[in-house]
Amino acid sequence: MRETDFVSGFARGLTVIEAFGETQQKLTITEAANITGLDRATVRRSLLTLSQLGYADYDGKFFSLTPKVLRLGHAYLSATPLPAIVQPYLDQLSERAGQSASASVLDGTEIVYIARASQKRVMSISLMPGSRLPAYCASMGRVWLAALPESQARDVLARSDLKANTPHTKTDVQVLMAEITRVREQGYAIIDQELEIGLCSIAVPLLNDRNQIVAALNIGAPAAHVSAGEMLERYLPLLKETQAALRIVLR
Amino acid sequence: MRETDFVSGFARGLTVIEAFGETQQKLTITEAANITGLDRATVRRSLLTLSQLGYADYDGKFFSLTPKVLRLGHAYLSATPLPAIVQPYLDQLSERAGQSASASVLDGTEIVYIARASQKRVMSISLMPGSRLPAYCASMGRVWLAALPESQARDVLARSDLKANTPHTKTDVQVLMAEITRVREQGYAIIDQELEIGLCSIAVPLLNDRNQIVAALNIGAPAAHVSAGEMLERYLPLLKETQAALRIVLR
DNA sequence: TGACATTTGTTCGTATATCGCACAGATTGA
DNA sequence: TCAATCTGTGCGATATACGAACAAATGTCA
Repeated sequence: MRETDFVSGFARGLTVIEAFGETQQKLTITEAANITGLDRATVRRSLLTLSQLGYADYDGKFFSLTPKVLRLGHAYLSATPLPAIVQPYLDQLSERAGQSASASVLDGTEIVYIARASQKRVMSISLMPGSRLPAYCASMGRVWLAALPESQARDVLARSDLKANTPHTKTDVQVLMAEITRVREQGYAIIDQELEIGLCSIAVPLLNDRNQIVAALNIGAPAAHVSAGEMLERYLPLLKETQAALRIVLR
Repeated sequence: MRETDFVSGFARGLTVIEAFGETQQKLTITEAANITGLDRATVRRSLLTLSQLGYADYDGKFFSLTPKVLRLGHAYLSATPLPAIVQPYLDQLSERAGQSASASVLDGTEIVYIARASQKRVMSISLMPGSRLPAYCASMGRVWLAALPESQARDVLARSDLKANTPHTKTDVQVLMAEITRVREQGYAIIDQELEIGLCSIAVPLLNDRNQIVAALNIGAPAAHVSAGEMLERYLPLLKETQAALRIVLR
């Protein structure tokens, strides 16, 4: 690919959009310039462009994104059949288990929720399609890492910020790699309060008819109601059933 | 604003992203050029830029979006406090009603889901944050239109493609404006199978402490289980309660 | 309050990057 | 095999980014 096959103005604009996610709702030109590392004049042009297209509002001082930017993410969700295919299975799974069920894909060091059926609130943060969690400490993340070649899994861990969210969080690369190997062998991953105190989850990979992983599927439950051991007994059969049903449907 | 304050390369790139939503998962350069109306060379540069940044995959023939584009929509969802604030209330509402509950904002002629708590599947299509429905035939859309000045509501209807999704769909502007006036007076909107056969829904506006509308809130239910009249009795009190609780919290 | 310092937003000139067109090579399908 | 369609490239005209300078707003301190 030649150098002129890259539209830097476009790339800069996308960087500006993402600058909003990391901090507050409203950004001034200078704030956006600091976050993105771009020149103030350049950021100003991008923001005014967003504003003129209706992706942002501008009150003369602050810029804020409008719901129209959801069209961009929606372009992915509606263009990719996966979320629409998986959603009804998640709804059924969630209802049978009486707990939240979700599906996610891997993007860099993070898993991204592509569909979700929620029962009562269990986590402190709100998850929805597009939400992200670090792969190393999420059950669906472990499943994805187990599906990668070992060197790539190690690479993801190396690029991750391995911090202990709770006293239970595994942060040592050796320990994590051993855990990932176990997940690969047993075909599921269980997380016991590594992400948040009080939250357990169990995940399996979603495979297509060629045994390639296309997503991860999980059930999350409050640790107060269900121990990690009970998760396995109660929910693994349901997850396996859903996994088998979807394997036939996918591609 | 001067003409040079507009980055057309950025605007063109955003158009290219949205081109994916309207059709299939994969687009060739020529297809994307036809959908967007842009020059092939321009579209090609945009797509290669997306690919280089990790927002798209390219197999030499087809481009497809990656989950990374969800970061863009997520920039809005996480930058705007509204979805996170509303979500727990939706969860509770959905659980008490035993039906799906959602919140949305208006974007042009469409409502955009910003948060949702789903119970069992009732609609044929899958709704999630970022999903869109035409305002004129959705309960939350009617609530938003009722909150606008009459001239603006009429303008939205004029720009809408008023088609009859079902035999019950209201498509006449006079009839719709009369309905919108009624919604404004009674403070809620009921849709009886105008969007899809078998689906009823009831919506109320979410107001902040200055009585400005910030979102619409609804409960959807299968018509087979709940008649339109029962919707009112059963769910309006719940919606009103949630509305009142959120009025204090918002802004 | 007033004077000064600092930060922020905007404009300008110029070097550079991008656009759209036209053409050539590659691929597809009849 | 040929025609039709698609993809990639070179080029001149045009648009954009950068850095600096300026103007306006904001903050600070006596």
